[in-house]
Amino acid sequence: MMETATQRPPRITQTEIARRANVSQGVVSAVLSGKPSPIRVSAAVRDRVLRAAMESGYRPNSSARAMRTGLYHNLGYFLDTAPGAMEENDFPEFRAGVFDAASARDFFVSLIRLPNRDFAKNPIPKAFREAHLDTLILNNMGGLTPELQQAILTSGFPIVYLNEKHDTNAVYFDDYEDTRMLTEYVIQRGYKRIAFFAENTRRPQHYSEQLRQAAFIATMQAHRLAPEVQRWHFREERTQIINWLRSAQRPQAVLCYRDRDALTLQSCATEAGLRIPQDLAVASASNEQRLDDYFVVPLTTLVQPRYDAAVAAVHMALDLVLDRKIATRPAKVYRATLREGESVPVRPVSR
Amino acid sequence: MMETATQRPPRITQTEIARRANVSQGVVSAVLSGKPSPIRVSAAVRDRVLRAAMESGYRPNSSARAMRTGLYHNLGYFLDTAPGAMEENDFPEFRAGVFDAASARDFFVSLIRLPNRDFAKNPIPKAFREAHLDTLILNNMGGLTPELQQAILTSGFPIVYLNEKHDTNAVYFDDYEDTRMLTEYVIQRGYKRIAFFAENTRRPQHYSEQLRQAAFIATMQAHRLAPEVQRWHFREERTQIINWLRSAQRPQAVLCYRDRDALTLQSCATEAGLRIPQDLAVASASNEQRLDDYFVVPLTTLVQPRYDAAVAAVHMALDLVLDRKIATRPAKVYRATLREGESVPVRPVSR
DNA sequence: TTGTACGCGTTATCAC
DNA sequence: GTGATAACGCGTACAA
Repeated sequence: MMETATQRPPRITQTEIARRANVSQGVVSAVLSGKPSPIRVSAAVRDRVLRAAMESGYRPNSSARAMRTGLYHNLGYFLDTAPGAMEENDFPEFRAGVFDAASARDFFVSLIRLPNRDFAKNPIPKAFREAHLDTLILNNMGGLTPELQQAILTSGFPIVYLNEKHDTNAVYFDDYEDTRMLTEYVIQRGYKRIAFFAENTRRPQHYSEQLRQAAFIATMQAHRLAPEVQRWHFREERTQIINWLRSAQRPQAVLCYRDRDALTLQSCATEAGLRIPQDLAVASASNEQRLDDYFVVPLTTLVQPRYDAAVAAVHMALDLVLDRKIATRPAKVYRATLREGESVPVRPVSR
Repeated sequence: MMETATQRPPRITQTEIARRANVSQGVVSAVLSGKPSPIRVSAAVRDRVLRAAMESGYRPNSSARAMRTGLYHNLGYFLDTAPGAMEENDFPEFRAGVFDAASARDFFVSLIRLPNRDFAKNPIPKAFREAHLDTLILNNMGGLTPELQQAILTSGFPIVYLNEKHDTNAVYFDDYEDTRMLTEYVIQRGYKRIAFFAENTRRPQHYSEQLRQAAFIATMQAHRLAPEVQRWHFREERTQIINWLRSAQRPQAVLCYRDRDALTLQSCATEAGLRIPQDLAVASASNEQRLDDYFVVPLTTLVQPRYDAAVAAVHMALDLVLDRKIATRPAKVYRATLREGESVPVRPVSR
């Protein structure tokens, strides 16, 4: 157990440092800023100032600095968790990337969400009502109210969309092409009766779901194969999934929207007496790292470079902040990489 | 697709509002603050000011306010994600509770972590080097370096520990008593050969793991039953788990450290040809909401009120900030509630 | 090489 | 009721 501080140290200002080091406050500022400055100080004075700062535990007041410089050094990370939106969209890789990139460029990260409770009372988060942020990373699942969109757009800082397709000021994944690639991969491995499977969540979904399904259908048709799409709710319609897997028309391979669907499928397949991949091949179009450990056979899945995308989004946002002349940057699109597991082996020729 | 703003609106100040409304800036401040003030303004002036503020899209500069009031209105939420720590400790319920409670009391939330990369270069996050936070919620998994602990303790703001046992300024769960209760529950349902199971992660674990295991052992011994403890790595030692479950000495019931262990067990049990709960009862000492959907039979598990705990931690922290006289509050301990699924049915008497 | 003076936007305290 | 004015901590232009 750590000790808990029982009293708070006094706030130390540059003026106080100046008093202790017997110099003026302007010199303290010049020394502590570290930056090249018109003010050239002697080594002796520099040392006196630095030592006084160390010994007093000085920490610069970022509010005062913000007021002086016009930069808050604050980046907002918005997570859409409105009622009906998917909490799970907040991948830890996104958070880590946003934080690391912001830290590396000396910015704080302010967490912004829609409050779960009291939403009606206060539909616009404080971050949009007060001047506090220099820029915003918007990781949105489509749950924004019109008034909130308005508040964001009029808030006056540049916005970069993460995981949402826009022409400019956005970083996202090429969901269509990635899934096309995955579908091609499964077909090339010898499978013909392939189904697309996504859990029916009865909630607003990320647009990638439609894109991936469309890519699957188009690719199948390009190969003159019949695309099948299945969609059930795991808890409520579990037996239907199992019956589907037990039926004579069951697919040879299933292409899942994301890993959790593959996990659902694994569970149902086991109960249906099917082994993966011997009796049923399974692939997924979007890796969810948290679930990796629960697949009996390593899953063949598409890995989106979420950490890198988040880093890119932050850089884009901060470039917009620092180059005040430009308000727009072209979008950056990332491709997923195929992580080959053992769930889609080459199909033995059976004819 | 939303429109992207192509130009930034100018920053509007109270002085500008005053000019437009043809009043003095002091009146603007009094009107916009909303608080009772010695300045009594007429309804007409009030309306002029409010309208000017609305039309100009005025947003108060929180840095200026912070400098004047000495309050940043900023709460730090620290997540220990150091190399070796468990990313998964960051339950979404914690985040939601912290954000909602802070928002309700008009505070921003600053996300703080240890940078994944460049850690050696910059071991102390900016949040502890600059004066920017009024207080800190520390959700720690034990990965803090000594120098970082020092930086936090000397940073000058009150700290509240979330999910970590301390005498004061902490909110945590009664891991020992909760697991004792769960063990009693399983015993009362007629099971005798009960094993404690936790995945071997080869990483620093939260202290609750030891507490829960100790509680299990003590409770078993109090009932003159032999406690068995098993610990394997899912990926690397999967066959050992399966062999254990297939053996004649296999337990009648397994008490898992947390839900993910129960999921591991479900997977292995299925492969071993055992049905849950007919052949093997399973309980868990810590619910992980994200995994709920993957249990074939609803899991009997302990649900920690994480959202409420996070809210309580924020309130404790903000009380410390606002009542500057008191630097210490007694810890708050939460109990888990038993969520009865169907994985631990009453055991038919067999003798 | 160092000190002085000013202003950022806000709150709060005064006389008017 | 209202309109000046000081002060918060820091950065910087300019004077010494």
